[in-house]
Amino acid sequence: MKCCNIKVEIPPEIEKELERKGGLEVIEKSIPDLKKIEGMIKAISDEKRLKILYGLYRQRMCVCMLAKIIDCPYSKCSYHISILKEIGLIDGKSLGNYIIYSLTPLGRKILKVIEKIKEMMK
Amino acid sequence: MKCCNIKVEIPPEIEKELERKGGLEVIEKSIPDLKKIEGMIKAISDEKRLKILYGLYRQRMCVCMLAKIIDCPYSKCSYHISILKEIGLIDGKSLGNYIIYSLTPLGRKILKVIEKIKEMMK
DNA sequence: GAATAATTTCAAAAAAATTTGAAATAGCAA
DNA sequence: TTGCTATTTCAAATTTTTTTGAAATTATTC
Repeated sequence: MKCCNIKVEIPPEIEKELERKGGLEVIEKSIPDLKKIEGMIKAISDEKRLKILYGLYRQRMCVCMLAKIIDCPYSKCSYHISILKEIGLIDGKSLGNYIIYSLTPLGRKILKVIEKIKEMMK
Repeated sequence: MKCCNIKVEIPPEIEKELERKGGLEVIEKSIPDLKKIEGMIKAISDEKRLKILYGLYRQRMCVCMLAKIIDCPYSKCSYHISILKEIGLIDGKSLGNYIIYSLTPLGRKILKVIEKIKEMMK
């Protein structure tokens, strides 16, 4: 059994099921491209970034408030902000010397989904 | 402005909004514990693991089939399988020499959520 | 029980993500 | 202009995750 230049040996029971579906190749082809969604899920796969999203759900905030919420230095906070901004979950607008971050509509939708997952896991 | 032993300076406009909500501390406390969900999201934050989930949605499979689908050696495939199993998205049962993996009910639900996110991102 | 096949485990190597602190930017105010 | 504040950027250090290939495990067959 070699892999990557690939030969697949399957138990007959499964083989039958598989044939009914047109074989493994058909299944392989049915799997959509997942690169983009991988990026989104990665962006929300960090506790600090989740905290930022939850915080912004309650209140738009400047960086120093977010830094307080995730209890870390500015540069670190900024790093996490940039990831969320990049993927379109939050955006910021200048207010004098400050930059005020808010959830985007997409950010709000994603937060609902996150809540849903939380429910599922109970 | 120091951080981590923290002093927060806020624009007055935001300060007002914040006070109406009871201050930053109240918001902080409203943020739920996110460790557990972070684990779940991390588990699905990888393209190979997403492929495994999508593949198993169509057909239960042994490791060699999954290895073909994500095009990698057994040991690597096994590593990703173990992460999905650990968090309860898939499980495996022995069939002779083989181990046949399937989605759990939770796995199926999560896959629906992933599809939903995909829709959102279009 | 030896030989074989499917899968997992392990430890080391490699790659990716995060953290750090210092320096750069940009806006405001005197 | 100068100085101050909020924020970002950068490169280096650290940590976490993933990959690798070899060895161990488990079940099956002869």
